[in-house]
Amino acid sequence: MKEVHNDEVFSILTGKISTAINRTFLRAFVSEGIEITTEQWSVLACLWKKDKVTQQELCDLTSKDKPSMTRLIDKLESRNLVTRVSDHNDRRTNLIHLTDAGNALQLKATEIVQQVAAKTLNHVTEEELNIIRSVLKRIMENLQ
Amino acid sequence: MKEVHNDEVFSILTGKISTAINRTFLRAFVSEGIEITTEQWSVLACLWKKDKVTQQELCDLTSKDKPSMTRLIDKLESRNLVTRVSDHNDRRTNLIHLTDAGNALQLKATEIVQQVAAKTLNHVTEEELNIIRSVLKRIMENLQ
DNA sequence: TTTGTACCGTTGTTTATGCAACCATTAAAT
DNA sequence: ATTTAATGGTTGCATAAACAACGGTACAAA
Repeated sequence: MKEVHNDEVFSILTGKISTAINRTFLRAFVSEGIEITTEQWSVLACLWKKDKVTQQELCDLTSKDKPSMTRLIDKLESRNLVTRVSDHNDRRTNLIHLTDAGNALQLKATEIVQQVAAKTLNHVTEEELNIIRSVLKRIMENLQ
Repeated sequence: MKEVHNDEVFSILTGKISTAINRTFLRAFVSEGIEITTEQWSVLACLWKKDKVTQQELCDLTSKDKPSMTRLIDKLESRNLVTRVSDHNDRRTNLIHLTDAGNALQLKATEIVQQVAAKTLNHVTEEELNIIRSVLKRIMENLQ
């Protein structure tokens, strides 16, 4: 069995890295006057790619559970960035629609994300990134 | 500027990986009858290495802020796993002491963590792990 | 000695996760 | 056709993070 040493790999387990990244993103959004959290951004990012999807689809795309999604969309709706539209074909489902305000955020938010990501990945080579992509994929499979 | 593609690397940014890992740890602890969260474990793990340290030291070790640590220690104290002992030399600080119950958890908890970590890192080579260690270190530096 | 400053820890507020339990609607089974 | 599942979404409760603001203690400078 592979032994986990108390080093940087532990930082993944303890969430040290992800909370640090999360913090950095949040501060970047705030300092640029965009009043959304990283989690809200992750939902918006899905919608910018494909609008008018069900909450369940957003759950699958973001790996969040249904209650989390309900509340995230509550917040997004209260900020007038999305609206819930009941599906006429299946009245159990809501289709989440971006509002004009929600669409308007895309350009600036994407720019900020690119900047923070670039800063975060400074001095990391494309080759290393590819290895990380591959390993993270395996990790996600291991966690199924 | 390095472009961030919407792929596995994004999963770090959105916290997808870390919440999945976190979930897995929590379930493992619960299913083994250990009633602590991953975050509480991360504090205990520090104390198992070095006992009787200040809250601030625990903050630095875990990269959590002071309010988070106050509340984590509140929980650990209410579960009788640690106690706050006021430092006689400097009455501003608490020294956090493991209780017998807190010490008793070490063996089993460590075993569970090793098991989950091994499952998580299945099919990941030692060489890849070294690259990840190195990259994560750089990422943490970039985030300072 | 008093004032200023730095440090340690706590509390309040908002946001988010996990899980269980629930309601409404649809689809399947008999 | 009625009962039984399965699915989509919501609510309740416990836990945790970020940030701001606060009180208490220590120490240095005036």
